[in-house]
Amino acid sequence: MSVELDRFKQVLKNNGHFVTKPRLRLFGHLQNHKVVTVSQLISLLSHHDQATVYRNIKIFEGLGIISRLQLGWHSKLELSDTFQHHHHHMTCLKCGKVTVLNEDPAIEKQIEHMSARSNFKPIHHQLEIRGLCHICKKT
Amino acid sequence: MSVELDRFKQVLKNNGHFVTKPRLRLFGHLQNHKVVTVSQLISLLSHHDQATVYRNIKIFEGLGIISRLQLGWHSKLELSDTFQHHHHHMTCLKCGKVTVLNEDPAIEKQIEHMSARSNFKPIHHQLEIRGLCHICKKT
DNA sequence: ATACTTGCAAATACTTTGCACTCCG
DNA sequence: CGGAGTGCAAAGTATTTGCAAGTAT
Repeated sequence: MSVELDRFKQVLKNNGHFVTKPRLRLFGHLQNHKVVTVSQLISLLSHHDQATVYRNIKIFEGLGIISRLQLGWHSKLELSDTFQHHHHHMTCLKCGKVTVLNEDPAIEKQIEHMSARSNFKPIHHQLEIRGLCHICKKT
Repeated sequence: MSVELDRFKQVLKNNGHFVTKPRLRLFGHLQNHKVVTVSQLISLLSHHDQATVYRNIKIFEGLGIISRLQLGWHSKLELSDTFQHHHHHMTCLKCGKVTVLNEDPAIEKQIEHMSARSNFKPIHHQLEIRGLCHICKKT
């Protein structure tokens, strides 16, 4: 059993939530898909009710298990930094593909600086770069 | 008449759109409010039909006049970099306030680097830092 | 046992569409 | 004038809620 799965169950329990089948499946799909829309999740979990999916998404957001991003035109969900390595995104404006960028220590440091300068305590952050991917930029 | 307003009208005309009252008002509210939700715009423009507001938001997004951000829990709209100085955002997780960060040349440079490294042509980007604002971090 | 969850159905809220009329250029 | 835009009403989607039955601890 993966470390993340254990941690996931722990977070639920520690906050008075039960570990249930729909929640385990939801978590599993989030692990597989990197970024997903709500409606993708609803169809992936089609043998459960959509109300259940919505309710659990909300709980997961509240517990900081997932974060909601605006990538391209739609809002999407992904596991938060606690459950996968911190990273940023690039969205191609032509083909719509979302690419994951590996962490860049220099940027992370800059973000710390900026926050400190504004007297703000940063907890997490997200960066999206929109542009043309290596394929689309050629055409 | 502001430079931005002129440019706004120009963008509409150049793309075969008319300059109409609802569009001017919409643009005006965007200038006043920095970031707004769709429903705020609908109530600000309540003497126009909401269908009109939605249609124009869509057109503005298509023309790159506004961008849609995920700040905190809801998606919000703001004028794009063409119509106001480029900047980033900090959202306070406690009080929900959104603060605008002034541009930081070092970060902008880093973003260029990151994109180049991934063979990606960056067009624009957005960064949101979530944490505690200078007031909430004290309590 | 009991408090939390689910599934279902109904209610809300949000967004899009069709069409006749109006307005911008 | 002619095409683009608006308002209105209705249709679609998306999301939330109430409640009885089911399930995790």
